[in-house]
Amino acid sequence: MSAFAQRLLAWFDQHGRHDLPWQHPREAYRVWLAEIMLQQTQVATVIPYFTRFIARFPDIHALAAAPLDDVLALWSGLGYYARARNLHRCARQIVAQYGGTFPRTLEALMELPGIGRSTAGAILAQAFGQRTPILDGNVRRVLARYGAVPGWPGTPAVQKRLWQLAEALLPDERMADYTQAIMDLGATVCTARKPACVRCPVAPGCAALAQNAVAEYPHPRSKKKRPQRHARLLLIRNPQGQLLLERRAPLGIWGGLWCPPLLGELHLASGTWAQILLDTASRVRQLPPLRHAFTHFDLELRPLQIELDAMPELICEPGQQLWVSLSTLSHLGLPAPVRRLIEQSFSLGST
DNA sequence: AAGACGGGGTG
DNA sequence: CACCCAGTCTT
Repeated sequence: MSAFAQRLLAWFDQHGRHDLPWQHPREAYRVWLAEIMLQQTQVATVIPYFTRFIARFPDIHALAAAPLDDVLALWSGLGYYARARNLHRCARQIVAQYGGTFPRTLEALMELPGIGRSTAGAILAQAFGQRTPILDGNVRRVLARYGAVPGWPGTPAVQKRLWQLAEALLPDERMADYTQAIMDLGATVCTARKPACVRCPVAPGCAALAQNAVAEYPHPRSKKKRPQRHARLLLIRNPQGQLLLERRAPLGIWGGLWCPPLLGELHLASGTWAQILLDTASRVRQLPPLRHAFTHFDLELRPLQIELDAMPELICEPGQQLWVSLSTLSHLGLPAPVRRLIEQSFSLGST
């Protein structure tokens, strides 16, 4: 067994995290759900979502039987909604194809929607104790430093080196603990900024530390500036004070979520109809704009509040548009910034 | 090989 | 504000 793995396991027993909700019990369904939630999302954010999910969907059969809308509603606020759609598809596929039991090979797991190599490795190691590496953001950073691996980890060549290193350092036993340990090390000691090398159990073998160049690894991605985009957000209310929502297309930004009609960028199918409605409306009020940052562009939402004197005819297919009272908003899957803007706009009796 | 895909945390 | 985070999928 590598000295790296030995030192890491000994450190984990003393300083690792042993109380995360998905560790008790450490079974495939819970490990899988946690791994999907933890993609690009931090532990502290995930925990309350994980707890709510398990309470609502205690096993994979419950999840597979649920409507996608219920899953999206519980996911609202976590972002990357393709994860929730894949999660739901994956649950149904595991039930249909494997009778609700997770497959135990890397190849079979990676066939499933939303499960890539790292998530498949995490499930095999944590739930089944198999000797399979993972490579998430924390592990990438730990290994890039430990092996002084040059280059930006986003490139295939660097990825390949890191996977090889991850494989080479695996222990002969205790795979579940080891997998948790290397993530804990990245999260609490080998952090992105101000790493605590004095507390690091594997400092004796760390190549970057030996070069006194820990901060040089991993090499950051080349930076590029984000384009600015903007859109009208139409907060349309009928005479009963209900708000009009429309289901967004399944793919793309906020895919499958409910959202008031948008004009301009990110527009919905009803764009033309909404434009006409806007042109003929009499009571229109501008609300303060909201800025929202995505990974790849900045979005400014410019809300208009529109109070209708009569019910208009809706133009979309049934089930794609919805009048909702403000009090039932919380049960629907809306983008978090949009939800906040609506609550803010209507909270102080500003009708 | 590069881009799409959210939202929250941190210094 | 800039950067980071328990990645995967598509083109």
